[in-house]
Amino acid sequence: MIRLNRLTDYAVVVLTQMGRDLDRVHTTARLAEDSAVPLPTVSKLMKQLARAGLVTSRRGAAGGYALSRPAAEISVAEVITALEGPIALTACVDGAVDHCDVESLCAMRGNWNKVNRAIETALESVTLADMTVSPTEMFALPETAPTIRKSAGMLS
Amino acid sequence: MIRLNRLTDYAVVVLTQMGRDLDRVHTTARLAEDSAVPLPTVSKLMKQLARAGLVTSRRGAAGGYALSRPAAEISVAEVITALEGPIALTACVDGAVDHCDVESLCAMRGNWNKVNRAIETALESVTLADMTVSPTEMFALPETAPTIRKSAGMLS
DNA sequence: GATAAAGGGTACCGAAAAGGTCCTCTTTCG
DNA sequence: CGAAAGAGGACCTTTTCGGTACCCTTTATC
Repeated sequence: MIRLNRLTDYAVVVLTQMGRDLDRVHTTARLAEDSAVPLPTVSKLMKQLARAGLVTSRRGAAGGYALSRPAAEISVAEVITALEGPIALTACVDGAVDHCDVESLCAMRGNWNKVNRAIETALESVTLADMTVSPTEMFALPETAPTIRKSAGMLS
Repeated sequence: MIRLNRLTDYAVVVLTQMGRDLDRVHTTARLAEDSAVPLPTVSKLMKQLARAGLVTSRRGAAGGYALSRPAAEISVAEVITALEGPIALTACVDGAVDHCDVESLCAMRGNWNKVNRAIETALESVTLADMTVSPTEMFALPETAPTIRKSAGMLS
């Protein structure tokens, strides 16, 4: 299974909650309480999200966090990217620079990238605002976007 | 980042190699040599893939593995599913029945499923045959080939 | 039929990452 | 000034992943 970190899952939950009232500044304590995510973890999350620019922070007393943009303008892809780095299935292995001596392995990299892009597109099409809606009312996800047409999408 | 196991990555490489000549039976030793993946690992992989029905095994002397279907009919999604279970970003935690007491968390489950399905669709549309790159096409690839990504095993 | 080649299954280990906690410093409102 | 809140690390613990080894079963071939 393609695993999404639990932290990322939490982040989406917390951010979604923040999206309910944009104007307010939310303290980590409050967010933790509302989302049932442990406070230190929320704190850690928000720091990362702030660094990525998804939320703005206000220090000092009466400080807190707020979404930097309306929820409808923040995609799930952005959240994932902020917490886990660029969206990409691994093609080549770790730091090992020389690991690409295997031709067959590297030859496929371009194709993986196609797949990556498809997934990225799928994730970009879902915003935090979409996550707040109940499943039933949620609009039908554009099935077209993520679909890769074999002829055009892949090599041929 | 959405991480794809290195094992899954290997599997695709190995299976793709097998797809080059369908009729032949490939021994794990040979596959390991060709793909530069450690032999015991290849063995482990093939066992799982055989159980999933993606490859057929022939035991005994002169035995080995062969694709159960043409490469063009095996999707990347199937490979991933065989090795990592159903494709799904974690929404609610595994078996834990009680973890869903947080309303806001569960309300989003349906939405995550939408995302999951989109990704699944994307992966299903790519077959092993698509992953096979001929040398000429490979060189036609833009910047992708020479660039080495330091990130490990990331899926998207 | 004996032998050797090859897959089948399982158990185990080490390393790495993920999830979480804690502590201290800095900022800012009142 | 003092309290509230974020910033930034350091640290630990648990799980998972990748990899290895061992032994059993099957089956061509001689």
